[in-house]
Amino acid sequence: MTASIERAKGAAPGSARLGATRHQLRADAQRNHARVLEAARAVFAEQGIDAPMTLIAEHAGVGIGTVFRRFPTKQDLVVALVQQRGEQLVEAAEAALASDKPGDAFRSFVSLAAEQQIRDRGFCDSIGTQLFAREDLRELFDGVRERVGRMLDRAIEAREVRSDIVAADVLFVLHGVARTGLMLEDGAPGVWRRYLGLALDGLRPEAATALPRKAPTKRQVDNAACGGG
Amino acid sequence: MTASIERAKGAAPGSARLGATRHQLRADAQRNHARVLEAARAVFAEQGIDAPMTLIAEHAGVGIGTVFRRFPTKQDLVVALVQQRGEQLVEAAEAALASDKPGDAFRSFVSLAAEQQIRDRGFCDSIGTQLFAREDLRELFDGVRERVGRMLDRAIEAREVRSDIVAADVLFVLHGVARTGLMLEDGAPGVWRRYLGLALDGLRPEAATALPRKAPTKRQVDNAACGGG
DNA sequence: GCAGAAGCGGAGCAGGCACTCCGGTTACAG
DNA sequence: CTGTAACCGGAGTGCCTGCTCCGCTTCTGC
Repeated sequence: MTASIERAKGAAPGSARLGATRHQLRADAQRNHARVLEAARAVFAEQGIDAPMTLIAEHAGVGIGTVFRRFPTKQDLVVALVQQRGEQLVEAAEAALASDKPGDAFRSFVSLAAEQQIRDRGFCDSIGTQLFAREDLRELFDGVRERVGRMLDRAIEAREVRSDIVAADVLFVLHGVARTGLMLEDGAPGVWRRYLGLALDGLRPEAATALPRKAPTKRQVDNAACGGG
Repeated sequence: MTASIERAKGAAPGSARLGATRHQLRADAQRNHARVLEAARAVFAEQGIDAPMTLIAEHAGVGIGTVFRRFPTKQDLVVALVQQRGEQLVEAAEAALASDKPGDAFRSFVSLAAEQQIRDRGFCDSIGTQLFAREDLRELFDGVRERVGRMLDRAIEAREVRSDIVAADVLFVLHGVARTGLMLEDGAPGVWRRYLGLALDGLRPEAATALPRKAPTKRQVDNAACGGG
């Protein structure tokens, strides 16, 4: 269940090597690790998270055994990919926070985040799986949310965004847009931008109407992202 | 593949039946048909469309063989359920069209439609499957869309809704809200209303911003609902 | 009450999946 | 070059699906 991705090769077999330091992967193993990641990225992005592992092995030009040696579980592989995406998000958020036009920065961050999910079906699928239960990912997710929160504060202060929403709201709305966008993407590429536009207009202060419910608490959000279903 | 769901209740039981028409189901078969539908409704609503057929049989108190005799395919069973939901939608739309407050009527219709998906996970799952490729469902879907279109026209004329959206937009936004809402529903029941509120505010004229893309064409919508993925 | 048709149930089938296991191969230290 | 630990590949396993098949049971018209 909680298999660690990295090869925790334990105490060195015959030699007097220190048990503490894990030694480096062999060259071919390193190559394969990279190949698998790359292939998984491509396959999951196009086919979604339900793509079979054999397909990834095939795409990477290695045997399935090799895939599972590098990533003991399908989930481990997915987590590795989601982690990359998360880091990209943090980076983008950081850039948005550096801008001096809070409204525009906010909107283009959101747009970028949506596009990320549109272009990577697997990433979109991953959200809402019990995936974020894992400590490592939860931490990353919190980082994103915290930055979005700051981004939001600035945009609200600039009267570019309604004042009754929180960071989690943005992420949820985002995911909703991506989900619907993906339904249409094959037949009408780019229409997701239309729905993102509608969603963003809903976040503007001009049309703001009292929301019927309070924002979900952090625990509720975590439980959701982590999925109980 | 194209099995008819309804139990062609034909001529009166005891009477002289024509050889051509298929006669009525036996009493126990009718009972089981109803039981299966009921069970499927309940199971799919709670667990989503991926719930195994055996579970439905169990829940209905019949063998799997019986389930598959009534509904030769899992998809047939799902279609039967979706059809019911569609008819409910048409009904609700009709009621909304009869109201003399176009804005309120529109919003409460949308709210009802969202709730329908929230309360029936299976129905929500069904949308975006290639399900709507089937003629029978497509027709029903068109009926819903046409009514939503009229509803929309009235609301737009009353300046309660922005003028640059079409019926399909509403349905897509709706589904997006439902999808996100379902993620949270277990941990924070009812929060979907918050996101529906945000979405509805995005449809108001006050904050309307030029949308970056044209609305999807009918063909594109059908292809989407019908699913290419 | 009595055929016999209609219906029932659930063992079994086929297929797809994540994951394992082990004989053979390869990289690399000495 | 050589020994060996690390690594590779892919046939195989176990599990879970949707769906079928057929001997048995139940309803129903006469």
